[in-house]
Order: sequence, then structure tokens, then C-alpha cells
Amino acid sequence: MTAHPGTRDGIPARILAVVRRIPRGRVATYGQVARLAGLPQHARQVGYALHRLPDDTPVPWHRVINARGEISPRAVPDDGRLQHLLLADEGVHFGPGGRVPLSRYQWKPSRPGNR
DNA sequence: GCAATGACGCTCT
DNA sequence: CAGAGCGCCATTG
Repeated sequence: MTAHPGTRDGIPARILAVVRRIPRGRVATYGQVARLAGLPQHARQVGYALHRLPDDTPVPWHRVINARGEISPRAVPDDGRLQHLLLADEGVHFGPGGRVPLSRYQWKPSRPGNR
């Protein structure tokens, strides 16, 4: 496997654990998820981990957006559209420019989430 | 093992 | 407020 026997549990697993905690109707940024996972400098790796997620993943990857409150410009716009639809279905509305007011929809965990 | 890429973030202009 | 540049680190070729 790609993971080495000496490296922790694996960065992806850690990130997915946090993403899975995002409540419905709320969104979180890559940097926020990375920070909650204990990896403040791994914002990019968060997107990388979600990128290798299967279509039948139980992880609400669509609730993760960038710090601008927008869906990152992905290679296939079709997937971005799916994310937009899923968020809208959860009650998350997009403002002009396709941006979500994080001030209102950003997920605010009561505790660090760190065991 | 080295080089290039990437679902990002922050600062400066 | 918008756009461009630089930095950070893991994964892939």
C-alpha cells in the first residue's frame, strides 16, 4: 500500500475522520479541516485525500470548500456542480459569484475535536 | 531517489 | 474588492 509502516495511521484517514464530523447544512474549509485534524500546514493534502475518495464514500466531501467560501476550480466542472447541488440540497445557499457566506455556514465545532 | 503536480492558504499589489 | 505571487507538504510519475 501507499502508506508506510512507520507513518502514523495515515494522513488521509485522519482528515476523513474530521470531514465525517461536519454536520449537515454546514460547510468547512480545507484549512479548517486540516487544522482540526492536527495538520495546520496540510490544507492541500485535505483536497488530495478527498480526491482519491470513491463515489460511494460515506464521507461528506461536498461539505468541504476552500477558504474563499467557494468550490475549488476542479479539473472536471461536473463534479463541482454535484457539490453545489448537494450543498443546496442541505440548505446551503450560494451568494453572487457562487460564494457561500462562511460567516453564516461555516461549521463551528464546540471543541477542538481532538480526542 | 529526484522532479513535477495539486479539490489550499496567506500576503502583497 | 479582485488578481497575482509565494509558501507548505504529501502523492504520483
